[in-house]
Amino acid sequence: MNHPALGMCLQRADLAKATGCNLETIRYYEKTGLLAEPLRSAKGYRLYGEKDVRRLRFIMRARALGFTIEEIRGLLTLVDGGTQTCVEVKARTELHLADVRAKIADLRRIETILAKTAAQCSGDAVPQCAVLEALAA
Amino acid sequence: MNHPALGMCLQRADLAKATGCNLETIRYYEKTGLLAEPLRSAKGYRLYGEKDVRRLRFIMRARALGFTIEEIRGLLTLVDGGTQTCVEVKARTELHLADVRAKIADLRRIETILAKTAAQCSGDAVPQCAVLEALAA
DNA sequence: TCTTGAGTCTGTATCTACTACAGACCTTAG
DNA sequence: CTAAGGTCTGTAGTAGATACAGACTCAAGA
Repeated sequence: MNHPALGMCLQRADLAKATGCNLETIRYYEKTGLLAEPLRSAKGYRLYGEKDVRRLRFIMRARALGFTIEEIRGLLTLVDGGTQTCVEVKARTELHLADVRAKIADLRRIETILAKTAAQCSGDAVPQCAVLEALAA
Repeated sequence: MNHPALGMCLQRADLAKATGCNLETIRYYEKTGLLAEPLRSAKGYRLYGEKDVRRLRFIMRARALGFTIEEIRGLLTLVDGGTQTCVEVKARTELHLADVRAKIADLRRIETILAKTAAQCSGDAVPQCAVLEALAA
């Protein structure tokens, strides 16, 4: 049975499969307000349509790019409000970009240290270990 | 008052200050078993010494390098056991290094996408936005 | 028609790594 | 002696999910 407002009718598991999202995560996004309360069948089953698939994909993609739930909420209200001034979105993206770059820089430092200490480690069954000494220092 | 087994006597706040660790985090590390139960004063106050400072520094340094609590527990049992075969430690470090490198690669991809989409964004007060479109796609 | 297995519902617990707070005690300076 | 601050304990909260229990529903096969 298809619902007039939905075009197609997906249950929760169908939406999960269509997007690759975890089943329970859908309910979680609903609880936190990223996804609106969906239509329900007579017996209370959640019913989703095309729009929900697109919205959930948007959320998942943004999460994969490291946006937090709150940042995504912000982006979505811009979308929902229709007042996509682009200026705002661009500003937020660039803020987030700076964040990502800082994280990369951090990890690079870590990588260098780990690689260096691991290289100094003989790998023999010796009571001294360069890694442990580096951590203790 | 100094305790014979300690050399010097630090209370919790002193240990926090000496290491830069958050006050409550010390208790957390104790609860999770990374730090042993410390000596206590007559009235039940925790008393720490040089060894505790060193151990906590080790933990903090490892955390800063992205080791999880469980990984650190593993490193510490190697240390505590005295059976620092080095082989083991080296293997764990290299495993962790691979992990860090994977994270860097992920973030690099994210960086590229964010930078590209932000650049495509006009920044004008226009209803279309390259970032939002990229996320929706 | 009955049954059985799978899907769905809700609420709640779990996870990591902390951080924060309440309320009771203790210590120390003025 | 009092007041401010430190310490103690247990517990709750954070992000971002994930998992599970127990009740309900649905569809297919015997």
